[in-house]
Amino acid sequence: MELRHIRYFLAVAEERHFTRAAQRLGIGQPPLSHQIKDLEREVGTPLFHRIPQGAELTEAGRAFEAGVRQIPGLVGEAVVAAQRAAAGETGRIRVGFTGSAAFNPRVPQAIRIYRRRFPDVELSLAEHNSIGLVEGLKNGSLDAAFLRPDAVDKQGLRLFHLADEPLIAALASARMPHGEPIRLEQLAEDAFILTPRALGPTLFDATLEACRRAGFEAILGQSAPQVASVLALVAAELGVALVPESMRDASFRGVTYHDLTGNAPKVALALATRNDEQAATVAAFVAEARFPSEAEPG
Amino acid sequence: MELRHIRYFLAVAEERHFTRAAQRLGIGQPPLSHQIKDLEREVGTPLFHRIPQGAELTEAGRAFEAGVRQIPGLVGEAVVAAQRAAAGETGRIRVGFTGSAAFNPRVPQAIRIYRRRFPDVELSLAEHNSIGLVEGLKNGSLDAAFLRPDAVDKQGLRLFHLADEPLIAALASARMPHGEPIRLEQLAEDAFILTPRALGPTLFDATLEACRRAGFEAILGQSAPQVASVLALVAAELGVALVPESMRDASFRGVTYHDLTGNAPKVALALATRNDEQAATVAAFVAEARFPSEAEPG
DNA sequence: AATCTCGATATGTTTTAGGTATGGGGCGAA
DNA sequence: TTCGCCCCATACCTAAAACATATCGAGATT
Repeated sequence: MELRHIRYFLAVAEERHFTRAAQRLGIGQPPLSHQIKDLEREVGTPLFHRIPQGAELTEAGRAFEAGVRQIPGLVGEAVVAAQRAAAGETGRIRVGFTGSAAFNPRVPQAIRIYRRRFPDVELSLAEHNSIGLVEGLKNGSLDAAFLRPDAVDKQGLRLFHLADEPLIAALASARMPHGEPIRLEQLAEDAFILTPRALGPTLFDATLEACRRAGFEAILGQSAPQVASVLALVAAELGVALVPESMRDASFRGVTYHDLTGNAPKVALALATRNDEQAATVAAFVAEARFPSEAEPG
Repeated sequence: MELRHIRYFLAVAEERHFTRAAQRLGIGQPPLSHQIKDLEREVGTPLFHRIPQGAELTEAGRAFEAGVRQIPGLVGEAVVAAQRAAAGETGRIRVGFTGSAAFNPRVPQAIRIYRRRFPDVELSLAEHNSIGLVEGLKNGSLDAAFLRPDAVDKQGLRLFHLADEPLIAALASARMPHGEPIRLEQLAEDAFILTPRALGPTLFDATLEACRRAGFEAILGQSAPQVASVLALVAAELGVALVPESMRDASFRGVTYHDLTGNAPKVALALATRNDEQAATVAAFVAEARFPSEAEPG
């Protein structure tokens, strides 16, 4: 049995007339009669009473109709669902981000607007360090990741550059007035709080390189796994830290931020995907992150 | 799109492998690839990622699968439903009966056993006079009817003879000892309670003919629309009545039944259907009424 | 580097859907 | 009652398409 038989059967059942049903189907009456007969042979029983005025359903025909009536609609819905999924309007996307990337306003904004434009896409978020993000992309547990790209393994990944952020100094509040710029050399005697290089090499390398360019070798203090804990250690006066500028929006009790004078070191913010990524959901997400749409409603 | 495309798609989706799916489907791999490609062209998007190990669903493919997975099962169920309906195991049957026929034990027994054997057939019952039953059969509002056939219009109907019942006399209790036989001539001076001939001619004609054969012309008393009301009038001592023997099982306060001596008049009990009836439910019902199955369980 | 696996492509054959012409039965009008 | 119309079934033919066989090419594995 094929969908054709079902469509033809339903047409005859509705028209109660072979000739009219054939016209509606755009075929001749003889092939329609033939197909219905094939169907009846396969089901094993007549589905129509042929009467002089046309045809009417047998009891078996009524039972069959009740069973197959919805099928053409189901097929159509399945096609539409597939097309919507292909257009990235349904499905899912798993997005990762590093602790520091989450504070750049472009990251939450991209997520917010994407969810608004594609409300039927199931979006899940996960915070990891850079190494974990790259691993997640490669093993398929993540589809896209906001990260600091400079020092990660780019093999098999596609990186979309989103922003360059100057680093700023995070000091314990007692050190100097809030907001006042600072020269990096002033921190030559301070311990630097850093995340372990194995977890997130970019900020680690950028900090040491900046100090080197300022004429001194940074003193390494405590290490902390995430940006938030770095700031906690700074607040506890265990040392100082260089953080991306966007961290300024996240005020942290006991920590003051200070621009670095001179040409401040910069770290990049990028969005990474697998370079063989094909999902339309991911493509749409990348597009939104790279080229934010005009404005958010409301 | 045809069911073939859906079946092939589901096979590949399940096997994640074109060649294995083709083997399972009993066709070659090239035509399977071709059909899947046709389907993808019609849907407008790829449904599988071709990978060196076989194939895996795209997001669109997953959405499509969710929509069509149930369809082959639905088709199978529809076929089974049609076959069951053709076998008379589902559907409906509308059975009518006259007031007097309902008291013959074969009638309720046939209905009871039929319902037990075909519990999924919707059976509706309606009591009418003979004229109403015949009209119901002819206009399609009834499928079968238990009635007294002798004097009805048999045009377009098929009658199955079930029983010949002797008539017995129904008298007011005061008249004579319960159960004692009576000669019809003893009722020559009594008024006969009858249903109007226009509603049920058989018992009417049988009664008058019996009296005529016994040598007198029956005196017509009150008329009553149904057997039960006839007995009520008898109990009220407004006259006597001849009723089918099976009425004896329905004792009625104030009425005694008496066999008629000599060769008692008889009325037939029959089951009527349209003579162009084709429904399997009706055929099964007729079979059960004509040839009762062995015994009722329990 | 060689081989193996797996899907895609090319080509021919066979099945089958659909078109055209015609037959046959039943109903209604004359 | 007969003629004519309506409707589905049958017969036959054509054209499309499903499937088989043979082969290719890409990618992975050894």
